[in-house]
Amino acid sequence: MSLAEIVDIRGCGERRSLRCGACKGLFGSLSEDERAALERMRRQSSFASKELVFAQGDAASRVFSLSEGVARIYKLLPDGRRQVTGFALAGDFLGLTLMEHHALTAEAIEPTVACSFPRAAFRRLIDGNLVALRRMNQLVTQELATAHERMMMLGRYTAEEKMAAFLLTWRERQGGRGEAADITPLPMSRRDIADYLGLTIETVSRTFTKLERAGVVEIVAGGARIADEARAHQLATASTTG
Amino acid sequence: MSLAEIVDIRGCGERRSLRCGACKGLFGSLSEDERAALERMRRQSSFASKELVFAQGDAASRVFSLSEGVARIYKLLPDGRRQVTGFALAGDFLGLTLMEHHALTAEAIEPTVACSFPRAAFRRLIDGNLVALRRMNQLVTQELATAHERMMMLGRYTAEEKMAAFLLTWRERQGGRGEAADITPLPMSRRDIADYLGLTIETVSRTFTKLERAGVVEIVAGGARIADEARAHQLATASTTG
DNA sequence: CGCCCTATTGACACACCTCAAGAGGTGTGG
DNA sequence: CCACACCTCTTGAGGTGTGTCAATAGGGCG
Repeated sequence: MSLAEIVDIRGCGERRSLRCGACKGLFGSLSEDERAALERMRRQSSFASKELVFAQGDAASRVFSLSEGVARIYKLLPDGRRQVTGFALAGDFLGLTLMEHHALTAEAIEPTVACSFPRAAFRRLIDGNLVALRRMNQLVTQELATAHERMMMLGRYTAEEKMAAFLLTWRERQGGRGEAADITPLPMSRRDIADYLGLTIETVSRTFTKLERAGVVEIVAGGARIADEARAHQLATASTTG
Repeated sequence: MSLAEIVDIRGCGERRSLRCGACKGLFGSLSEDERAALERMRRQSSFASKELVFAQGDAASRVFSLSEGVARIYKLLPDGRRQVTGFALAGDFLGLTLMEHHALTAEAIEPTVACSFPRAAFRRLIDGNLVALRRMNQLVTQELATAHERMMMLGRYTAEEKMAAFLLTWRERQGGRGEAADITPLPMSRRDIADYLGLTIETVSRTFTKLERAGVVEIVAGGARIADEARAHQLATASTTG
């Protein structure tokens, strides 16, 4: 009982409504029995920075729900080329594949906490519940829409536009998680940003400098501040004016 | 009655099991009443080549199910830059958004036939049926996985790799729809391919020529043939060997 | 047959990449 | 607490894959 409480406090239980919004949204409609069953299967893990959550090719045995921290999600090519498909924050699900093996790698980029459930059982519970299934549908459909945005960025944006779009959408998702005033923390490395945007680290670095000189952003250690909202927005939407 | 039959033959009814696999998969589990209700709302449309099905920004009033033809799905930037997010074939759904307005444009690229249903009613029926909802979930999740592949292509593949990957995956999806022997029809224009791969028409054209000179493919009017399967596959997966 | 649209090809330009050097920050072990 | 090692980031110089601009060829349709 006391052990359960300790676990709860740091994971999906007690504080679920605060951190683990995804869990709550999905599990809210399950029966008492179902929730108890889930709770029994739930496991909590902590990941240090750079620690793998799961790797491309691994058997997809568990589904994860981030409750704290940030993870990078990426695909690798045989020769080492990398595409970061996204960054996961508290409240995001990881490993929701239909395949038996992961097509993506997930890796913590700062100290991260996640609950996990056996994928098969998780799937079975969701699949048996209309409300949960609708919610899941919403989540995946939403992700697909942002994937389309990403395609536009990757295929048709310039480096400057990519960086502006990245900074704005990242700030948006963080939603005031930033410590000081209006500084958006950037826990990911230049390489992560480069691999997210289809650029090289050098281009990312140079473009940061260029945007800073133009007064659009201000780069500080571990973060950035949007100095010129209008211009940043213009770049991010590839509006030709200006 | 006879009119209904005529409509059926060309649409989602009588021949549904042949062409409109998506409809069948989704609607198979609905009740008699529900299917009858759907049938009453069903409308069938034909689209000439280059005709719009719906446009980015339009109210998303109806959901479409292609039963014949091919459509390009794309996003536009204010200055005309375009990203083709995909090509839709018979059996594919179009306009499955959660938003009130389309974020994508859909346009026929050859004579195309589609059934459509009011989006709200369609959604309501799917959302009330576990089996249909699961199937829908599968479809969207599958699409999300291919979107991740596309990100890798757009961000990290060379022009040559992009073209090889495109040809192979397109041939795969067509699945022997080709007329002659092993020739894969390419109903889309060079511009469509370019905007799909994040290239220009000139680069697409030059890369086709390059691949042809290298003996990898053979370009014929309106189509292509993979001449060197192994090499094409190698390029498409960005395997370094060779 | 002639118009128009699409595809190909060439010459050149440039955005971004590659290679390389150096600065700055951080953690660790003595 | 310092000093070294290591890692990330920045900046520079130069190269290249792909874009741009332009001319020509090919194909379909009225």
